[in-house]
Amino acid sequence: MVRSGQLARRCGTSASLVRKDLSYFGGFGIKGKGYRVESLIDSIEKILGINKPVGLVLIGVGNLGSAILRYLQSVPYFTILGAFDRDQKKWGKKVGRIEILPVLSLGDFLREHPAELGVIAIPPDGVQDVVNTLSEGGVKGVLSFALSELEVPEGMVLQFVDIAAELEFLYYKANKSKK
Amino acid sequence: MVRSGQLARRCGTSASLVRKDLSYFGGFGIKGKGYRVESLIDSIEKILGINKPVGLVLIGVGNLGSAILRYLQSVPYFTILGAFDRDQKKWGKKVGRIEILPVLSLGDFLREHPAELGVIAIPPDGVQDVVNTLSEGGVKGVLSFALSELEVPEGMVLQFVDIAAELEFLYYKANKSKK
DNA sequence: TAGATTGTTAATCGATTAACAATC
DNA sequence: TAGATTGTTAATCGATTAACAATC
Repeated sequence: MVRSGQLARRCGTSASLVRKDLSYFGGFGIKGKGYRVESLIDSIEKILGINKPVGLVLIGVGNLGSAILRYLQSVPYFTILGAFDRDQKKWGKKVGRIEILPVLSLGDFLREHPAELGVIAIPPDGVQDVVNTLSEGGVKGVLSFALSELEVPEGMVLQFVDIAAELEFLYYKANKSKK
Repeated sequence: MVRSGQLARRCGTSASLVRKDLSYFGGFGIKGKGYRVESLIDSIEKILGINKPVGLVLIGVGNLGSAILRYLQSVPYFTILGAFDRDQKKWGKKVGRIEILPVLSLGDFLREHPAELGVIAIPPDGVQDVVNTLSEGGVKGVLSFALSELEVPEGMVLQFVDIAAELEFLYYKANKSKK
């Protein structure tokens, strides 16, 4: 059992808001008691849609890509369908149990293995092509570590991870709270 | 020259809000014209505090740490003061122009080279110790890729990068917009 | 039953937008 | 001067909080 106040503390928000937000999706709690942890996890997984494994492909197996590839293999609700790189020397090698494939085979691969999400960890210049290929292959969401400016295909949700921006904002906050 | 509407499109917000937010910090624009790009960049850098180089240390030079280390060396307003790992085999090696040092020397190092920010890219178990050492060394902001639960020292701002959570939320958004 | 905590309503607060006077 | 766009005010909208009836 967990109470809304505990969840709030952990998430840096208020008990009211935790209850409000959860109740938006349904009454998951038990009055007078709180929320059963197991069933709450199940409910949230269902809300997010990750109650069944989500298939994903990763493009770019450099240092960053390898790290992500390894990490995601340890997350149960993600299934890595394939990893791709343009460097011939990497083809056939494995990171964990995932074999690296030529990036040029990505389009064909997606026809065989439909993926829900794509993760992009390549240098900025090739990103638009990869995004287009992913979109044509039916991928609906892409997380990119490359910060190139992009034409986002219709029906695709694209999100960036911008480490420099995170650090800039962190620095701003650290100095603000100092005063 | 750039107009508030252009900035808004790029940032996914409204022209009104761009003007409002900028004017909160000062009148950076020219009525009837827009914002001078160069001077706007300068102003924003000053707001964030990154107009002078920000010194940082990185702890954990695995795949992820190496990628970040390389990347941050290319960002002009960050200066990497040191990179640390607990693996003896890495000590003395370089990533770009940065030499890897023993993580046990971090405390001493910070006394010699005060750093503003820390980046943590190690496995979750050692994080609390590193955070404490950073805090004692005067580091005010930490960006962690390790998702361990932490006691955050007084006066420190801590921020996580949670790739699994990014992907979960991306998946939720991708499916929501499908409907 | 008494105590506790949810789900939800109404009240508050803050953030966004619309609109326009100021002015380049 | 005419046209354009900022900076800012007032109006709107949405998000958060406070409070409490419902109920385990």
